[in-house]
Amino acid sequence: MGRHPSNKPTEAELAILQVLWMKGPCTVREIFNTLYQADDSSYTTALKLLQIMHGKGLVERDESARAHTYRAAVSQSSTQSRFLSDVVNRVFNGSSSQLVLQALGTAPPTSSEELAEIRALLDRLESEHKE
Amino acid sequence: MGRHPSNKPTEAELAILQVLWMKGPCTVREIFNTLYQADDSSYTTALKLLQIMHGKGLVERDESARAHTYRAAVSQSSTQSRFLSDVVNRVFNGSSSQLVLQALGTAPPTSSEELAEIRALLDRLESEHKE
DNA sequence: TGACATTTACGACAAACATCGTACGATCCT
DNA sequence: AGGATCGTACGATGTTTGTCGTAAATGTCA
Repeated sequence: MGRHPSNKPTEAELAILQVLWMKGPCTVREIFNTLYQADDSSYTTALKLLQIMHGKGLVERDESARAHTYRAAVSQSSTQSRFLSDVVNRVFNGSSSQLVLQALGTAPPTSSEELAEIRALLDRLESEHKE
Repeated sequence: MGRHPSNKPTEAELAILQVLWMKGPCTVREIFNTLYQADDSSYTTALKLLQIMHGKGLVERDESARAHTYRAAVSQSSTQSRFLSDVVNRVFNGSSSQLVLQALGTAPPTSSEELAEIRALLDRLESEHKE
């Protein structure tokens, strides 16, 4: 492929990170059971992915037990920020407000609690904006 | 690579679509001048990309002149929706409000006009929500 | 007309990704 | 103890992606 010296998690790596963020440290077997079993994918696929992610520094592992335990080495929120700014820059011409409008318009309507939370943040932004 | 029968534009394809959306129909030369010249990439790289995109149905072309003219065959907003729902599902666990909060929180603060626009949409959503 | 430039078409290629098979060591049962 | 099971390590493979070189067709201009 072309030049891409970015350590942004790939599709499959992101799915694994999601599991690690949700369940905490996991063994390869747990990841396999959660993500790959239903897909008829092989155990070694999950293992290889984890090993590659370890090489990239996306996960850390505890080798004290026979079955190594992996945990996320990058935070969920920082990864979210990364993907978000990527999509803002590449798809929305850098306009985050355009992204927000589109998200609110076409995505499943949010609950009233979530709407309130968004509104609260909006209030805070606007008051700060008034210098 | 794995199973991915999706016609979602790739990185390079998206950059080309951005140019076509902004400038309207373009020849390969114009795309090359806009995107690839500064990168020291070759003219045939741009050409090949456009040809592949044509094969995928991402662009259409007018072959009446010697220098073919390409135009986007997919709309900007539908592509934005697509990328947006992808990132919501894969990175934000399907929660679009979480994405909105993160976008408003960490992305460059928006102008007051944009804030007002978001607030207006929020008002509309909330009134609809009150059944 | 003939040299030169521009454009298309297409094959080749390296890197990244996801997948798998196989080898081999450690652990567990009976 | 010895076979079955579970784990890691690692090379091989097919696909996608972006890149380029070269050949052939078409246009321009002295």
